[in-house]
Amino acid sequence: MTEKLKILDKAFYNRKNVVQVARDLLGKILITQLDGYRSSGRIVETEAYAGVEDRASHAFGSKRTARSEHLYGDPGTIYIYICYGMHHLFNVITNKKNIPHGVLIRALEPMEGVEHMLKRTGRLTSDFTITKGPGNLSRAMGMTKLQSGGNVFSEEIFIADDGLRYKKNEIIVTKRIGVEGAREDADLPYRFIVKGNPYVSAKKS
DNA sequence: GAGTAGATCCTCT
DNA sequence: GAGGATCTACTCA
Repeated sequence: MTEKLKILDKAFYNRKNVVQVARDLLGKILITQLDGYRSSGRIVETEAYAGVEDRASHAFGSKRTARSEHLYGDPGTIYIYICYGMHHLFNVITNKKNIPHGVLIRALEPMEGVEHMLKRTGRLTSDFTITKGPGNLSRAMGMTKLQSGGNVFSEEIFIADDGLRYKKNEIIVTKRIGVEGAREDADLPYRFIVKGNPYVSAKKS
């Protein structure tokens, strides 16, 4: 599965429209080389977080804290934080430095290194849940907050393009998940999923 | 199958 | 001291 991989450059992330970047990330390949193992997967679900104007974002209202500091980094910066005490959520920063836009990667379709994902997650067999949901995919790829503050142009973690493009009718736009507390912004159509992909996280229980 | 609670800990108030 | 960009397992129907 190692076709011609082109690593996405800074210009890809350095765009004003974080929603557009989130959409463009669908079909790209996230590769990690951590613990000496290489794992990769195709991105099939993303969410955009539009910075200071977005109630669901940690940077809403220009809030700037030690935790959200990485949100304000250069385009391509990695922002990982722990949610509910046990889940690591993986974000890529977009737009210019000091503009806290980010894209949350919510689901991957595993490609390489599935056996290492299984080992990391303590599973015996691979199924559709191994990289479904932001908490699961971070664990499967071996990403922790140790990687937060790095960038997606490094040896350890990077995102590449193998030329695959989803057509417009293969992508579904919905509102985001798990951000009910964001009030009216919870209804924004900032979530992108690949139609019919079994690794996409479930709608809502 | 749907709904609910518990796990678990870092961060901000 | 409360709560969170979640996930899983268990209950009940």
